[in-house]
Amino acid sequence: MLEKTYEAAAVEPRISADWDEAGAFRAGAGAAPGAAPYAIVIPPPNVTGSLHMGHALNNTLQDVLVRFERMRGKSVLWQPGTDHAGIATQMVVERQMMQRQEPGRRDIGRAAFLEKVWAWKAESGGTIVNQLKRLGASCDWSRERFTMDEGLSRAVLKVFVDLHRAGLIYRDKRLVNWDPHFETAISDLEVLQVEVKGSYWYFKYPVEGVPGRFVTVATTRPETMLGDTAVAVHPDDERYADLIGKFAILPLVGRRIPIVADDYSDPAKGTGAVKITPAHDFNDFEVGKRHSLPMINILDRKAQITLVANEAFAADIGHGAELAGAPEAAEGEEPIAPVSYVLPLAELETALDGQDRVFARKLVVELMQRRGLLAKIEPNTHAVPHGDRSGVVIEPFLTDQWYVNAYELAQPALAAVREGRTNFVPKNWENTYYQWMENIQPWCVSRQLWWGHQIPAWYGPDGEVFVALSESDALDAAIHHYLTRGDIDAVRAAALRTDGAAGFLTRDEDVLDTWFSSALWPFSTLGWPDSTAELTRYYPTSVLVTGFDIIFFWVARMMMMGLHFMKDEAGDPVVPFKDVYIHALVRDEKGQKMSKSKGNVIDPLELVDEFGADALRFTLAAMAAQGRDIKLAKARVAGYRNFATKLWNAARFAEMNDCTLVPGFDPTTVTGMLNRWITTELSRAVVGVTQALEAYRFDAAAAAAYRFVWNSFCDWYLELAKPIFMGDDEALKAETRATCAATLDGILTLLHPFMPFITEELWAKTAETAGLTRDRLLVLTPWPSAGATENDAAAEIDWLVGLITEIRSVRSEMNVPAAAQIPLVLVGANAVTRARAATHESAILRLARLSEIGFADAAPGASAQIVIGEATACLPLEGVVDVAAERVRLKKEVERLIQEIGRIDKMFANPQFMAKAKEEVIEENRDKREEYVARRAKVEEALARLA
RNA sequence: GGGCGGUUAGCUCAGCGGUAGAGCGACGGUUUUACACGCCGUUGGUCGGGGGUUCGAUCCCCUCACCGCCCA
Repeated sequence: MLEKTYEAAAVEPRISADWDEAGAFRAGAGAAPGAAPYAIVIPPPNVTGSLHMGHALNNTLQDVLVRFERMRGKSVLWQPGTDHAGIATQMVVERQMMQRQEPGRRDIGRAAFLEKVWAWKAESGGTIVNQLKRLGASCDWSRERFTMDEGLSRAVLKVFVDLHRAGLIYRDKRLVNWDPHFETAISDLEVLQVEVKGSYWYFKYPVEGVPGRFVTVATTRPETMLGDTAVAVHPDDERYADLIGKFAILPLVGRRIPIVADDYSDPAKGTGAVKITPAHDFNDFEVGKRHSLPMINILDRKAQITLVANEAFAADIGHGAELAGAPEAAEGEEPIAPVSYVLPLAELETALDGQDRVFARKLVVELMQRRGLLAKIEPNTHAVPHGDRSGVVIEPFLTDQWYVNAYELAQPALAAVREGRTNFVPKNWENTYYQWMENIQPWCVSRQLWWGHQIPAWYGPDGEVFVALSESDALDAAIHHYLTRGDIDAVRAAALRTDGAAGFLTRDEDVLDTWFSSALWPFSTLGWPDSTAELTRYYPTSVLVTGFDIIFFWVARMMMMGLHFMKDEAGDPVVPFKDVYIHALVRDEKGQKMSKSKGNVIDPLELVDEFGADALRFTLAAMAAQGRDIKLAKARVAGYRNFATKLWNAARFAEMNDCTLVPGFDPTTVTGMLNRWITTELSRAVVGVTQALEAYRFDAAAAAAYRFVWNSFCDWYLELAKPIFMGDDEALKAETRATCAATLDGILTLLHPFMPFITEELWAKTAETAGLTRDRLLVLTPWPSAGATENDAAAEIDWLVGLITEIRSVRSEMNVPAAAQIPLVLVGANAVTRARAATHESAILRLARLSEIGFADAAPGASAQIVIGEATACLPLEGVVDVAAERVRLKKEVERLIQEIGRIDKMFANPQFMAKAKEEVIEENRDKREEYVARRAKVEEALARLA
């Protein structure tokens, strides 16, 4: 006997263990030999992460697909794993070391630190994986991968070396986004633009050789003026036309900087003249390149001003020492003595060297102000780049880094989507993909971190770089290089071969961007660069399921790498996935993005604890409509928990009525109307759910299943079956029991992808009560196929449902007490109706709370009357029914019918409609009109009887 | 500034050429062979505004307004 209520918390771990024991999630589990493959690689969560709502949604959808396809007999692989999250992990471990008051990373050195990271990973790195298991994610956990695994690291090495050899990876000195907190380069995608209230400072720069003439520039970053190497004005800007080609003297510093004409300067912004700091601004960098300006870096790795021993800074300064100025004195005050515009280098160094950006800004403004060179300050709100991990202001910073030629790799990736080899669902995300891919920038892949894949590049004594799979390969290459050039002789070469590279070659300290290894995920996890059976079977994968914010991070990069490295027999590039399903963002119920700082985060595991994993999963699937974010309210989860309970209770009811499974039972052979009807409805539900899932319409699939289970099976089938169970038609009873059990079985399979736990539990329990053993777990049971649909059964049950509903409605409107049993008289019933009424008599009596059903040619007086088909159902309510109220009710209905008929008549009267409308639409309306007219006549008759 | 999306019942959302549906809520009723996390019934909408295409527009096009996101 099933317990009174379903206890998710008790059942879920047990079911998980059953799946695990059966190896149900193993690649290809349950599939016939030669079955079509279906593969999904999990978007690897960050190893430091813990499950948030986005993960819950993402993985629920993947699991729904994977379980669905597994039941459909495909050879399924859902490849799980995590990525090593360079910055985040290093941060976590360093914080832990600090809390334990251990020596810092730099104190213990790289090797010892990495040991600590691995120790941390062993201890805490499995958190999110365990949380995914609680959700019911049916990944092949035996194949779990980590981007720092030996195998995946080999893939990374090979990709780096190959791309370098192909000229697609190179070293370059460019501006990068520099995170001064972590002291590393980061990608533009890891930079968040934050609106900040700041100011525009207007600085006057004296023009060389034109006494009293200034060019005024506006800046949001005064401290960077120390690195200015030009002033740019628009070539068409007449205000400055005479200055082009002249020089300005950079105040404080005394550098001669050219005034150049460049389109970048916007005449409408600020003063129309803009200071150019090529080493500290991306736009200025471009301007600098166009005009061959020097690039003067005035910041160090921590974004502190660095002037001491800064050769670039100190070159060619000290001009304009004769210039001086002071702010205008206020009315009636002593004039202020002029101060020289230019400070001696030593003074500048003392004041600014080693200072942080905030201090330097204040001081520079003050120094300018003191010289009368601060024209004005204007409040200004502008976007300031922040590191998404560190939260600090990012500096454009001039460094040597490794770059991937993303432009080159993007071309096949663009073509693959344009040609439909990879499809985005919903399609409009392709625009986002195109836009980014078409404007793609070189991808900076080096990071100044320790945790990650160390770049396989070694430098010779003269800085020559050797990229190779191993140190010994690099050494071979180096020896060859230096021998050929004559830098070393054969003796030295031989010595190097014996002694090794140490002391001769130095390995690049940097590691690769985490996303570099994630980009290889769809094939590295399958065993590449080895050619494995998995790679052959499961690449290309079927679909990538992810959020739109990840299109750039992975989708794009996986496409680039997949197409470059994976080729078919003909040597043509193969996409990493055929479909990319982009799902929504989960927000709170007010539509706010969930964030820790807002405190509106809903922990999915708390919801699992409270309502069960099935309820959460069903909620997320049901709300996953394409093209709209999910506003998650707890009440919604509670609602679907109720649905799980409903299912449980339906199963209990079935059990109480001995609806046990009959081996070999064929639902297509049933003869009872009710049984034929539910069989048909189940078939329709199967088609609905299947088609919806095939189209990634998770919401529609969930709705179709929900509607069938609750509104067809529970509300009507079980209710209508009650009188059969209580009756004495033993044959019908037996058939109904078998059908009920079979339908419930169908429901369990249909719901399994959404609610795996409760369905698996009921799958076991229903067999147990039947004294049967299932030959497999539900998770590996074939997906139901659609059977026949029987329209006559549908017509009969629809009639029955209509009759009962109408009677209930009238009773309620007429205020008939719920407990009162009243008689029903069918007037003008034809043979079909009489037969139906006879067949379902006990059901009608029961569900409409009637005492008896009679037939008559004329309606009894003072009855409420319901037109149903050709007949009129009368409820004689002498003394109970309010005749006036009943008349009003009927009149209302007549009016409604007249309106409907009128609407159709208007359409028919329109020759244009008759000429142009589709034939089936005309036919449809003709039928409708006929129905309305007949019904109107009946209702009017009923009305007449009350007169 | 460029792009994408949204605006439908009190709330959350479906529908997307033949004048509207669900869940939740509200209201009223209800211990009937499962289920009060239930059952029965009721209420509730000029489908953001304007214009156009069409025999016909919530649905297609244009435009305006407001909201949200991405990119610069």
